[in-house]
Amino acid sequence: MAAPTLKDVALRAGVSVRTVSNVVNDYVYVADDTRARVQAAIDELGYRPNLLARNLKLGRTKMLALVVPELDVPYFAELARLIIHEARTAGYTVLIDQTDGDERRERELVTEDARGVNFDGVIASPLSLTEEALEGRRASAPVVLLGERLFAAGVDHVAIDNVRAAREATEYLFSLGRRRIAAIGVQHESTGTAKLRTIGFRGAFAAAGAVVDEDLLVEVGHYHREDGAAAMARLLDLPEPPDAVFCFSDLLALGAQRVALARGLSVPEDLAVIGFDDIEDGRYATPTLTTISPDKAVIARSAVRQLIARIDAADEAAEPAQSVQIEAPYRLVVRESTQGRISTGGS
Amino acid sequence: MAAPTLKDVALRAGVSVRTVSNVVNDYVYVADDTRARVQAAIDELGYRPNLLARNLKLGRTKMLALVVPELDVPYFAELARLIIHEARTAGYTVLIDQTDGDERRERELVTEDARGVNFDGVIASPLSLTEEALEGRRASAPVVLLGERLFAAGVDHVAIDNVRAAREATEYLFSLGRRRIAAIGVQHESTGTAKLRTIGFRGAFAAAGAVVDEDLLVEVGHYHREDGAAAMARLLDLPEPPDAVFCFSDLLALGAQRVALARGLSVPEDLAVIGFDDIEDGRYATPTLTTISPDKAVIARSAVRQLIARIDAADEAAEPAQSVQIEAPYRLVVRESTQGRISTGGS
DNA sequence: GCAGCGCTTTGCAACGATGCACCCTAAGCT
DNA sequence: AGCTTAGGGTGCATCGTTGCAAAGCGCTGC
Repeated sequence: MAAPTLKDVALRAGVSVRTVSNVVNDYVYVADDTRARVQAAIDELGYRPNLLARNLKLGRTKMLALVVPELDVPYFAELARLIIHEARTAGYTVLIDQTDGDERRERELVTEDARGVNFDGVIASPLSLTEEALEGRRASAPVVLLGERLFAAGVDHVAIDNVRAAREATEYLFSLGRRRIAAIGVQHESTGTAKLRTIGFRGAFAAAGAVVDEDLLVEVGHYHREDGAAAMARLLDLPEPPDAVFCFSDLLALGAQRVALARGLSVPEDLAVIGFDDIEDGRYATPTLTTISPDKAVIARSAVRQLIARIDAADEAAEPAQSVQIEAPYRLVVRESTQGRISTGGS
Repeated sequence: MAAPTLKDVALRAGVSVRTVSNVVNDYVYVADDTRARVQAAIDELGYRPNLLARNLKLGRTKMLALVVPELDVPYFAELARLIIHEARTAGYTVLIDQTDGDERRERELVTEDARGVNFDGVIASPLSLTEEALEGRRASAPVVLLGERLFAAGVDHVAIDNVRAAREATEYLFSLGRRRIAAIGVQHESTGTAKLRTIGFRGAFAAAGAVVDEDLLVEVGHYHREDGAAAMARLLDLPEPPDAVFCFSDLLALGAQRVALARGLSVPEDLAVIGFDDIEDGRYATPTLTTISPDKAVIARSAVRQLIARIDAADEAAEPAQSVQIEAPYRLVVRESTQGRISTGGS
C-alpha cells in the first residue's frame, strides 16, 4: 500500500540501498547484470523516488514559484502557460500562486515563503508590492519581477518599455486624426505600470503640442472588463465625449468597446479603441482590437533564463552581482478597432 | 546566508531543538518565558520551518495537484482560480500542471507523479485519459476527475449532466424556430464530453422529430477560437448553411461568431449562436453570447471537498468506499447571440 | 608475490523536522 | 515523609534520499 522506497527495492533485488540509488541516478560504475536486476525490482514494485526526501538532501527542488494576481486574467494565463513551458524545458516545475493583488500575500510569497516551500526561485508579477518590502527581503531564493517599476531596488526585472509603448499607442491615435483622446487605466496610487503608461500618454500630447483634458483620464480599480465598461460609460456621459480611447489593458478595452457598441456607437468611426497586452480575445472580438503587443514569449524566456542563471550563480557563491533590467520587445498591432474593417472575407 | 534551522534557533535561545519545535507547533506545555525567548530568536533569525523536511516526516504535503490541459483556456483559468481559493480555505496549496492534452503527461500525473512530488491528492480535467490508464493506476494519492465520462472506473467525478444540458441548448434553438441547426465540437475519438454533448444534441432532434443533417456536425481538433472559426467557415460554404449553431465551448462559439460577422452575417438574425462554459469573454462579446453556464463555483467546491474527504478517509484506513459521482448544476443563459439586442442602454 | 589500479558495491552520516519516551521539578495528596 | 501528578523540557530515532569514504575484488605489471 505505502509507496515503495529504496529499501524495498534493495531488499527485493538483494543489493544495498546505495546501489539502488546508483541505478536510479545512472551512476556509471554499476555492473550490467546488477543494473538489470535492480531495474526489474524497480519496475515490479513501481518504485518512484520520493522527491521530498531527495530535495531535502540536495537542498534544491527544481521548482519555481510564479506569483500572479489573477489567473483568470488572460494576460497572466497566457504568460503563465509560456513560463511553464519554458521552465519545463529547463527541467523545472512551476507552482503558481494567486495573490488577488493582496500586498501582504505578494510580499510573503516573494520575501519569505520561498524558503518555506523551498522554491529555487520566484517569478512575480506584483501589483502593489512596495520598494521597502523588497528591501526588507531576507536573503532567500532569487527573484525576477515582471513589469517595469519606477524604482529598481536591486531586483532583476523583465519588462517592455511601457513609457515608449504608451506614447506610441497615443501617437498612433493622433496620426489617425483623433483629437479628443481618452485614457482608461490611470491609477494615482500606482508606482508601476499604470504610472509609466500615463507618462507615455502625456508624452504624446506634449509632442503633439496638445493639452491633456484631465476629464478624459479615467482611473480604475482593476484592469478588468467591468472596469473598462464602467469607465467608458462615464466617458460617454461627458458633454464632449472622446473620439478615441487608449485602454491600459485589453480587458479594459473590451469592456469599453462593449459599452460603446451597446450604446449604438460605431467603432472605430465614432470611437477608436486601442488596448494593451494582445490577448487572444482581442483577435476574435468584433471589431478586432488594435493593441500594443508585448512579446510574451520573450518575456517568459528571459524571465526563466535570468532566474535560472541566478540560481546557478548562487551555487558558485560568486559576488552578489548587479541587478539586471531586461527589456522585451513589443509592437503595435493594428486591427479593426482603430482602422475599420478591411475585408469581409473568410476565415 | 543559508536559511536558519531549528538548530540555529535552539542554539540562540539556549534551549533544545525539540523545544523550539514545540514553540513553532504551539505545544501547550511551554513556559511563557521560554516561549518568549524562543519566539524572539525565531524573529531575529527570520526562521521559517522547512516544509520539505516537515512533509517528509509527516508523510503529507497539504498540496493538491490540479491537472488541466491548457491554462490559457479561460474555462480552465476560471476554474483554476476557484479551485485554488477553495483549497486555500481548507489549508491546501494547489500546484497546477499543464498537459497540453498530452495523454502521456495526463496519465503520468494522475497515476504516478503524485507519489513522486507527494501531492496529497489530484484534481484532473483530462482530455484524453483512457479507462485502462486509470485502472492501471497504482494505489497512490486520491483523484477526483472533472468532467463526466462514459465509463466510471471507480474514480470520483464532478460534472454537470452534459447530455441533458446539450439537449436543452438544442431544444432552445428549436424553440426559436430554427431548423438547420449545426453543431461544432464533435469528436469521434472522444469518450468524454464531446460524445455526451453530441448525444444530447441528437436527442433534441429525436424529440423534435427532426433529422440530423450530418453535414452540419463539424468535428474539431481542439476547442479553441481558431477551431470554431475554421468550422464556421466550412459551414458557411455549404450550399445550405445553418441558421443556428450549437458550439461545444464558448471559445468555439466566439471563433464561429467572429467568422459569421466578418462575412457580413447578422447574429442572431441570420445565425443564432450558443456556446458552452459561460466564460467572461462571452458576456462582453458583441453580440453577447448565449451559453450553457455550468456552476463553476459548485464544481470547484465539490471537487475540493470530495478530494479532501478522500484524503482524510485514507488516514483512517477505512474500506476503499464506492466511487462518487457528483452532479453540479448548470443553467441556460440567454444573451444577444440568440435573442437579439434588448436594449442599447448604458453599462 | 605483491603493489597498484580500476571497477563495483557498500555502510554510515546527514538534510531538517517531528513522534515517542523519558527525565526532572515542584506542588498536592495521604 | 513518601507518594502521585501535572507541567516543562530533552535525547534519540526516524522519514527517504544522497555524499563521502572506504572496502572488496580481479587484474596487470614488475
